[in-house]
Amino acid sequence: MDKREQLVRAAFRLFYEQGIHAVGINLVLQETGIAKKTLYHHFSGKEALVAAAIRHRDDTYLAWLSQRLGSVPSGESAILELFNALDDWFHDRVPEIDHFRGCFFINASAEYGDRNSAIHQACAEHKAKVAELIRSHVEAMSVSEERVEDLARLIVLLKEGAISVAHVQGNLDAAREAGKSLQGLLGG
Amino acid sequence: MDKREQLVRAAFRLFYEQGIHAVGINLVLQETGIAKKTLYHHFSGKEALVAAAIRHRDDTYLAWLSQRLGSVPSGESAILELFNALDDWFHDRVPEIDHFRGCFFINASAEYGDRNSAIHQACAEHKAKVAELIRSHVEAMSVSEERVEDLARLIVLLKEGAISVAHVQGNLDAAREAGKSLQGLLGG
DNA sequence: CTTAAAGTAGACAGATTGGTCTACTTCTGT
DNA sequence: ACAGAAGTAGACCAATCTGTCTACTTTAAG
Repeated sequence: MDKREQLVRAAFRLFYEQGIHAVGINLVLQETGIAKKTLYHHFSGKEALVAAAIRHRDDTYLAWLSQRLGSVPSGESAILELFNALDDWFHDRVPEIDHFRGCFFINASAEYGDRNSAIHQACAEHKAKVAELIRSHVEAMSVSEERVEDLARLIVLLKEGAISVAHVQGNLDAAREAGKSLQGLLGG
Repeated sequence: MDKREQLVRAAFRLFYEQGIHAVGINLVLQETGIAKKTLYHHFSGKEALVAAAIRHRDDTYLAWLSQRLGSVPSGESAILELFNALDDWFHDRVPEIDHFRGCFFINASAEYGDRNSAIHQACAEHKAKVAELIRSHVEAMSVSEERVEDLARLIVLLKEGAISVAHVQGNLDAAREAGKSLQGLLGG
C-alpha cells in the first residue's frame, strides 16, 4: 500500500486514541515501520500530518454517515437513522470508524483551541459539512419551510450533545436517548 | 497569596488556553515566578497539578452557574437563565470564568481519552454535578413527574451541544439558539 | 537499460520535557 | 528565640521531541 496512506491511517488512529500532542512522530514511524525520511518526504512536518489525518477522518466519517442516512427514505426516517447510526458508533458496532473515543474533530479542536489555527478551521469545516447533510434531510421532512433551519439546528445540537455526553460521561446510550427525545418532540 | 493557589490558577489558565499536554511545568513556573522545588513540594507531579486545576475549575464554574440559576425563580425561568448564562460565557461577558475556549472538562477529556484515567473521571464527575443542578431546577417546573428525567436530559444535551458548536464552529450564538429552541418546545 | 523518484536505517542536532537535588533564605507558630 | 515548614535559584538528569542528514537500496516508467 501507498506509504503516505499508511502513515495517515496510523497517525489518525494514534491521534484519536491518545491525543495529538501526546503522540510523537517516532511512534507513528514505529507502528508503521516506515523510515523517518519517507515521512518528511510526504509531509512538511507534524502539523501537515495532523492536517492529513483530519482530512482522512473527514472523508471516512462523512462517507459512513451519508451512506447510513441514504440507506433509508430521506426525511424523518433519515433523521431517526442518524441517531441509530450514532448509537452504533458509541457502542463500537462500526469497525470502519474505530473504537469510540468521542469526536475526533471536537478532540482536535480542544488541542488546537485557537480558532484561527488551520487545524481548528478544518474541524469547523467538517462540522459544517455534517450540519449541511442533516439540513438536507430535514428539508425533505414535512415541516413548514421556515422551520427547517430551526429544526436542523436543534438536531445538530442534540447530536453534538449526545457525542459529548457519551464520551465525557461515558453514557453510551446518549444517542438513543436523544433520538427518543426528538421523536417525542416531532410526534407529540 | 498562597503559592499553591497561585500555581493552580496559573496552571488552569494555561491549560485552558493552550491545552494540557502543550503546556510544560516550566511555563507555569515562569508565569508565576515560583521555584520548581515549591511546585514539587505541593504536587507529586504534573498530573497532580492537572487534577488540582480541574478541581479548581469545578469549584469556580459550579459556583458561578448555581449562583446564576439561583438569581431567578427556580423552575422554567432558571432553565432559560441557564442559556442566558451560557450566552454570556460564550461572549466573554463573565470575566471570572476566563475567555471562552470551550468546556475545560470536555477539552481535558479529549486529552485524557481513557475513561479509566483519574483526570477523565474527575471531568465526568463535574458534568454529573452540573446535570444534577439542572435536574433540580427541572423538578421545580410544572411538568409531570415522570417527564422530569427526560426533560432534564434533553436540556443537558442542548447545553453540551451548544458548548461544542460554539467552540468548534465558532457559532457564539449557539446558546441563544438552543434557548429559543427549548422555549419553543416548552411554550408551543 | 537507464534514470529519477521513493524508499531504507539510523545517527545526529538542538530544544524541551518532567523531575531531582543542593545550598541557602524566609516565614510562622509556640 | 528557635524549630520546622515553606520558600528561593538554578544546575542537572535522562528521556523525548521535531526535524535534518548521509549513504545506500528498491521500484517504476520511458
